[in-house]
Amino acid sequence: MPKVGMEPVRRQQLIDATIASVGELGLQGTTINSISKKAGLSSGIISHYFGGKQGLIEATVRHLLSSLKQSLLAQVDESTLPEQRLMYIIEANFALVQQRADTTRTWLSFWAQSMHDAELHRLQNVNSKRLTSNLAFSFKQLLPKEHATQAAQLSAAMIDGLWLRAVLSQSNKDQFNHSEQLAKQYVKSLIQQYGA
Amino acid sequence: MPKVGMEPVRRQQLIDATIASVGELGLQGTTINSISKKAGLSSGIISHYFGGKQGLIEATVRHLLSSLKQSLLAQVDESTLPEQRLMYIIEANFALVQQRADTTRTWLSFWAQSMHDAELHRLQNVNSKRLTSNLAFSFKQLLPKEHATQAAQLSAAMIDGLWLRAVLSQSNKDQFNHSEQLAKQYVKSLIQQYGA
DNA sequence: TTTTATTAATTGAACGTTCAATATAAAATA
DNA sequence: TATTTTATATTGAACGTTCAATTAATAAAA
Repeated sequence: MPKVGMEPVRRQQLIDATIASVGELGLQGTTINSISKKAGLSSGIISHYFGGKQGLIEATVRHLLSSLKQSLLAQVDESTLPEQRLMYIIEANFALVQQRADTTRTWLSFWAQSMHDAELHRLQNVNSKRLTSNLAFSFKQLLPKEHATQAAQLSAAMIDGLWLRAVLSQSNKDQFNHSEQLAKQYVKSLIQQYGA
Repeated sequence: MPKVGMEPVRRQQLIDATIASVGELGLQGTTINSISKKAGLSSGIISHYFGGKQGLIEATVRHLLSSLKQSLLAQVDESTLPEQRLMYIIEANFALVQQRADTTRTWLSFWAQSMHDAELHRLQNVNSKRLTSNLAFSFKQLLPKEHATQAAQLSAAMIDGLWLRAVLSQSNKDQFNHSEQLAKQYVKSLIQQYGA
């Protein structure tokens, strides 16, 4: 038989190829062929490992969400100070971009599609609420409780808004870093303004 | 069947049907059939008036951008005070939503697609920069110049971020109004903080 | 009658899925 | 060790569907 234990390798290859294809061609322009060609594999393999195109799309979103979660967990532990933890949260949300240029476009495509796909919408909600609650957890250690929740909401919106504008204007790495700095400044100003 | 002078009527019918279809089915799920069916017309009429599907898509985006522009111009004149003008800008950006529920989803679909379509990207950039410069114009009358530009950038991001989060979480009208209030509060707090 | 508006039928390309055939590493055998 | 068998990873052509675009036909207005 062929080399055994290829499944995890192929799955990762196909997920990477999906990110690349959606980043380059959009979700509209991404086909079974565009993905399998980028992966250097045949088109049939997608149905074999993911049941079909839709299964691969969803697996790719889960992979991106998991990457985002891990990149925060890698930086933070129980001893991390609240303000430092807030900075790490912002860094994690801008980090995926710096690693790969096509990831941001892919992310945005999935967001838009989540309006018309129940499973994608579910995954998007998990991610959105995780950002807010991660922020709220640290703000509560710095601000009076009545301000902490709203600070988390506003910070989440500011992060998403800065991120979105950077993606849409097809910013380079420097402009992305600038947006990251603005987000950090904003969180610091909230702490100064309402800090206990 | 034909009556004379139908062109403007048909164009508007088809643009409305496009907003409805993209709002309901997404850009992926929208076909010339889904549009023409909603409009109660045949599919061939799309090529007749817009050259093809892509032409209709672009005309629809232009119509949305023009609506946004007009809804601000309708409220503002030279005598409008700077702070009041800032509030009107925010209201205009949230207003399209309140008129029609499907408009917001449609807008988001077009944003995502603009990453992979040159003309859509150009239109998106026009809109994005108009928001920033509209905000900057009023901030410059209220804040020292060095703070005004940054306040405009931050406010634009906050508006887009709050708007995006409201759309993605499939918020109702009340939640949208709440986001609008948060955006207004934020702009007011910028004025208090850096105001001359 | 000529022109304009519209439709309905048709076309060919592109799509996702399926599946019989193939290739090949591992296991069994001798 | 060399050979055969077995099991599974992978392919890619074929299929049915769906799409955007085109076409020819039709009906009303001028």
